Amino acid sequence: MGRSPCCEENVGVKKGPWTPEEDEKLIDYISKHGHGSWRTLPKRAGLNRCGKSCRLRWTNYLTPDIKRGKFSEEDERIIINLHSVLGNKWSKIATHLPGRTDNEIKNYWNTHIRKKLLKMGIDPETHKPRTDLNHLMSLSQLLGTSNLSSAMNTTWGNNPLGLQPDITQLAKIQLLQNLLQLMNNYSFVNVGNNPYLLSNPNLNPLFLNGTNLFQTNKEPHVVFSGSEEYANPGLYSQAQSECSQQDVSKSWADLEGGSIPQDTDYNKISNTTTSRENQAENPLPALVAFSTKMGTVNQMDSNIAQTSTESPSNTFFDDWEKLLDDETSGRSYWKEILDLTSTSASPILW
DNA sequence: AAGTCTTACAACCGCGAGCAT
DNA sequence: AATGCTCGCGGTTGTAAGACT
Repeated sequence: MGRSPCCEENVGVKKGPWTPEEDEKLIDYISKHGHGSWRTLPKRAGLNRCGKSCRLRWTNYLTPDIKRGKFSEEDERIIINLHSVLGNKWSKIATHLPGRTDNEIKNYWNTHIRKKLLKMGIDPETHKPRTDLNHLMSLSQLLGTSNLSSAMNTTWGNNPLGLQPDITQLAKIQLLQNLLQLMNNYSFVNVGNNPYLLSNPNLNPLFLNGTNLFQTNKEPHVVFSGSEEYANPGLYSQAQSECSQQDVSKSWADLEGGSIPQDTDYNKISNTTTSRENQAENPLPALVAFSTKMGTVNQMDSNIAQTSTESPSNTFFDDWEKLLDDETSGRSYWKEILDLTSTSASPILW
């Protein structure tokens, strides 16, 4: 086992960008003889490169049927769909996009889609609403600003910020959704240490209107408006079957109707490593790393949950208090948000 | 025009699976 | 079963090109 000595042997081999001459040599050789053993190919083809570099250059750039150029919206949708099911299995995703390489898809994800999702308030890792406090605070500020604006200008047409009513409503719903997600995730980690959160209605907006929304057992997830997101059964089931582990089917089953068992041993969860692995072992909704002023923490980290006496949790509650100060200062949009969600279902969220 | 920052993407690195011996 | 090797994968880095100041 262990690492291949391939490149270590070849001290002095060229690295970095390929020249057109090198490309030509490689194409010429492979078209005549096939690649055979990549390890020995450079010597046979007269290239001062390691076999690995040749393979990469061929598969990612020189293969004849490779499709270059911009990804279409359809491509993008497929990638997002498959990523939600397969995670960072770029090579698996690439098999559904003929002519596209795993490397290209990976790059496209990291440079375009990831940012797009983040802008939309969606965690690109979990495909669920973001729960980081910065995002919540910015939504909160947006709402605060819009409320202030509407107080100053009774008609939206005069709104100096150009905020439209539907955008504001959307932001409200998203804020609520993010909070639900945050509370859902946070509760089983820290509530034990912070009974204050759940017992204090002022700090727990989910108790507003006498309704404990925390009892919801339906994990919020995102459905992209106007797309077949999560709604392409053929593609989904195919991708799902490709995903070797039990994680996806389990987490999907949980998403689609699972409830939170009362006797879950959360200590077990802290031994897992990634959010997707967590999903596999954990019947709870997917876990999202979120950032606080103290930095990014993993919500599943029981060390934080059980040993941390100040910091992430304190900061968290500080932020919460700040966020909820608006309630006491007369800007009661929590109630508005809840009223809104009880009277209308958003076509975009849930 | 020059310097700095950001973005996009090609290429590299290291790990692990799988196969052969 | 143990070992060595090849290949493929996913994460990361380097750098050219474009945008911005």
